[in-house]
Amino acid sequence: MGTTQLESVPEPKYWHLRTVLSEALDSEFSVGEILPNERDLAARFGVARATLRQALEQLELEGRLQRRRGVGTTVAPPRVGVAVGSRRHTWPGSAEDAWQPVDCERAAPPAAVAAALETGPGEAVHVVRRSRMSNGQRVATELLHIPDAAVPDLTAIDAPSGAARARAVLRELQRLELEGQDRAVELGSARADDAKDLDRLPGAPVLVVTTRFFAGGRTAALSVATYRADTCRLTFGDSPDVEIHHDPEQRAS
Amino acid sequence: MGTTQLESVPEPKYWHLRTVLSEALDSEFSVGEILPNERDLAARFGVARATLRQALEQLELEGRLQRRRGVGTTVAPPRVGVAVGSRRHTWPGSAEDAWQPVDCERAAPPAAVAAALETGPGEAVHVVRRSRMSNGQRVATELLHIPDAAVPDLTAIDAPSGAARARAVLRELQRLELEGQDRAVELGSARADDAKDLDRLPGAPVLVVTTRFFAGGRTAALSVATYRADTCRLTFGDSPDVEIHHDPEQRAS
DNA sequence: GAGTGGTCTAGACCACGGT
DNA sequence: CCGTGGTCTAGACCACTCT
Repeated sequence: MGTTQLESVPEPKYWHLRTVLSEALDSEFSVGEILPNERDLAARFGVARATLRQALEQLELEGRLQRRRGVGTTVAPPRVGVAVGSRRHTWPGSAEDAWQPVDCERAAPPAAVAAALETGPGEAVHVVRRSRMSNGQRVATELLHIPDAAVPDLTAIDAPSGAARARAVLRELQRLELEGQDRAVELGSARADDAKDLDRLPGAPVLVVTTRFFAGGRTAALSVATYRADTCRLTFGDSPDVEIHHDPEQRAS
Repeated sequence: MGTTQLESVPEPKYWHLRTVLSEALDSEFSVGEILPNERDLAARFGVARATLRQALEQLELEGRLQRRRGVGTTVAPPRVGVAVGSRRHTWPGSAEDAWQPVDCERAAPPAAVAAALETGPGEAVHVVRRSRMSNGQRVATELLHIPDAAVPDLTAIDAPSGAARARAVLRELQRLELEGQDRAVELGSARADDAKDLDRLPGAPVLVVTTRFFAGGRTAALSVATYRADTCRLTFGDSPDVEIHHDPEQRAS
């Protein structure tokens, strides 16, 4: 006997730091407050800056912190509840859709999308770009892929491009009877252009929501929506913005 | 004249590396194959090991790679489609629930959970722990919180703890009429014990699915499920395991 | 220009898995 | 035991924002 085992399970420094900082955020800081800069914090805790940054990255991933180059690190507000998919199946663009059309172009989708749409490889489809705001901040961008076969009357549309054409395409889509839809959520990292839209750096964690819309016995549209993972909590079902919790660590007991 | 601007938008090395490696994975490697070790790879690309690791971390986040200490880095299989929430509202444990009860104890939930359950702070509830397998691998762990008020007949149950008691509690729950449910998905990081369950390191990215079950005009149960973000794609709606795509970068065109 | 976070380096040592 | 990925250091420079 003798040595009362301290540190019998030595957790990594950055993980311990994360916990300490997390508790400090709960008790000593309020939303929007600016933290000391990384060099000061690292010195204060007696660790290298890289180690401190590992802890900050964790907290940012959990939506507790927000970091902006040239500005500083601030305490993030609780995640926004963003309603994804009502029970009722509706086409994009109908009723009070939270999305705003940005533009529309024709392009050949990547192989994976083409497969879901059952179009030939390299076959161009309509690609409607939309964005979604919440609390004055852009929280998601979407690419909506629609094969020609799904919207046959599109030749009559005059708007060559832009938001006007996007709206026209969506209008045509709504003439079809929606037979069902399908949804999947996974973790991804923001590509350069999505990152720019979302005011994040490339590689930022995002929640990718893929929705298939069925009509006429085929996939008539496929939506790939990219949500900021740091600021969004995706809600499904009846209540659009329920304040359940803001604790990615689930339980502390 | 003179300097034709190459690298006019110099992207970070690790991001470029990520792209290069990603393409190499597509064309030159097959699932399960072991990559060269980090020191070799770093040398091969002429970068520091830390920089190479940044690229590997990205790819792991996207579900393209799997890294295990003491073993090596392997090419990950496509993400598993995991069905979350059927259209029909059912209690946990009923019918062909994908979850397996592990044990059950009484504990005071964290404040956020207590608030959702409308229990007093510090008030103990039943906590059923369950786990979920897919393809022989544990993909999620769950804590199901049930306040006493929701299952009044529980005094008759003899099993003091363990999976038997967990099943008994679920059975009692199913006697109630389920009035509705509510679901949210957000990004989190695995706590130490969840990480262990999921065979990951603490801090590993997870998808946290919070489900509220309503009965008798109140929240009768609250489930907090933690899915491995690297290996899972959460599917909602009709088709449980649709192969939509495996490309977190969405489109390449 | 001053100050911030973001990238990158070249090393060291540790914890783990398989031999 | 060796080789692997995981952690950590102490520095440097870059890109950005604000004043």
